Amino acid sequence: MTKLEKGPQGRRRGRGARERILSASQQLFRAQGINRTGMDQLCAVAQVSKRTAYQHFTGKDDLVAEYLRRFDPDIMAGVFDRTDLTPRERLLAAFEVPTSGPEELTPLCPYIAATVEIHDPQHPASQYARDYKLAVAARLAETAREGGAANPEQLGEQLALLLDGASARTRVLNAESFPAAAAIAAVLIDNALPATDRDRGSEKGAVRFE
Amino acid sequence: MTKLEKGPQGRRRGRGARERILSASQQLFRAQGINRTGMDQLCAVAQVSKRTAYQHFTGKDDLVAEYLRRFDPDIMAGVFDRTDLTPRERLLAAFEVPTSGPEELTPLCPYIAATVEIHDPQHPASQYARDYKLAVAARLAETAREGGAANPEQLGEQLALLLDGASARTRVLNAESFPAAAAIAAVLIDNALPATDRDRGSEKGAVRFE
DNA sequence: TCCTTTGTACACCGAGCTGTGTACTTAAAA
DNA sequence: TTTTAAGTACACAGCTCGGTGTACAAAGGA
Repeated sequence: MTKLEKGPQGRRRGRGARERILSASQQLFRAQGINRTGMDQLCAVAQVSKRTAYQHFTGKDDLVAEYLRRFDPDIMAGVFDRTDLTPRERLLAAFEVPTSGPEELTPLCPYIAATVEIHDPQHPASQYARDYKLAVAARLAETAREGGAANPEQLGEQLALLLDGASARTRVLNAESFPAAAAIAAVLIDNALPATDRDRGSEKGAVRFE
Repeated sequence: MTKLEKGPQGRRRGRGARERILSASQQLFRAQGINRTGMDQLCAVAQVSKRTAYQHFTGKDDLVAEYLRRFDPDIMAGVFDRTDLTPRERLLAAFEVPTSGPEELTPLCPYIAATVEIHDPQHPASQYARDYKLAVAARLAETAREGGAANPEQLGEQLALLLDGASARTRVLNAESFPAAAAIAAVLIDNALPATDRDRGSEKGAVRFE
């Protein structure tokens, strides 16, 4: 009991250090931004010693890159995987607010945020951001093709642009912009998809989903 | 000539210190971002002593706010002032790339950049950003009304969203997105404006795009 | 000419940042 | 039980940043 009093005082949190670090990153980078989140604070929230953090990641840049990579695997899963919806409905579902809270705003897309904060197009984070954006557009195009769109790539790119616009504008205006984007999306989709799929038609189509 | 050798060495640049500072801000904040531009570098570029800078602005925050205020007066002048164009053409002109260089990308809207970098919605810069965005939407709505749009406010907000989307996406993808946004805008405008104004229509004024 | 305003040179402070070195402890696999 | 991988506490180096204090110099109107 010599100098042991301070040794295991904040007792061991076990092995999941890396997970805790990444989870704290997600929380803090979103809430405060990347540049305004210091490694000290991050380690405190993750309940991890600074030394441990730098054993798992070569530096903050590395951590940021990993933080972004985390979003990749589930590119808008829960939207594109919903086989119960028609392609048209799936495309529109991408604009539905995550329904987090009643008055809570949709947070700015972390890839846009990272690109602006990092500011270096060569940084891995910026690379991931491009890859992700292209992947989303491709997913949308794929669904558009499934729905029989005349030019699925164009529709995918257009819808992706709407998503980014809604994301950025929600942040700047501090007011939800996704409903407005969804309205535009509906127009574009109805213009691009054949009428047979336009099941939502007021009265003339009226096929409903088969 | 005792200690005078260093006195007037970098000789006086005259009275326009404030202008030089703001002009250097514009250059550096756009090129490097706000957070990555230190006051030392800024003063060096402006050819102004640090002391002088802090006599004109109470702090960096103040400077950032003034930097953004500079854009206000001419809210997209040169677009809305073009009386030679029909309202429809003016709305579309807002999407024309500033034609800076042949291969140069449209820079990210400084208000979006500042909002993301500053991250504090209470910061004057964020306030200005909101004000500016609302002003642009209002201008667009005004022109839409002039063109006889059924719901000018809605069209203005929609076009503003497209502009923001193109701006953000151009930055993230590192590829020009304004033409794609312009294509969407054309659809929305043609849907909203009465056929009489749809002078550009290829034939019969269909709502086609492409 | 004088005098006020504006700008200058430069050292310096304190805070916060990323990242490291060292000596130690613990959990769990072997 | 022994060994090893993972985690810890903490001080500290080194840097950049925003911002200030001081003493001085020049421009320009009166």
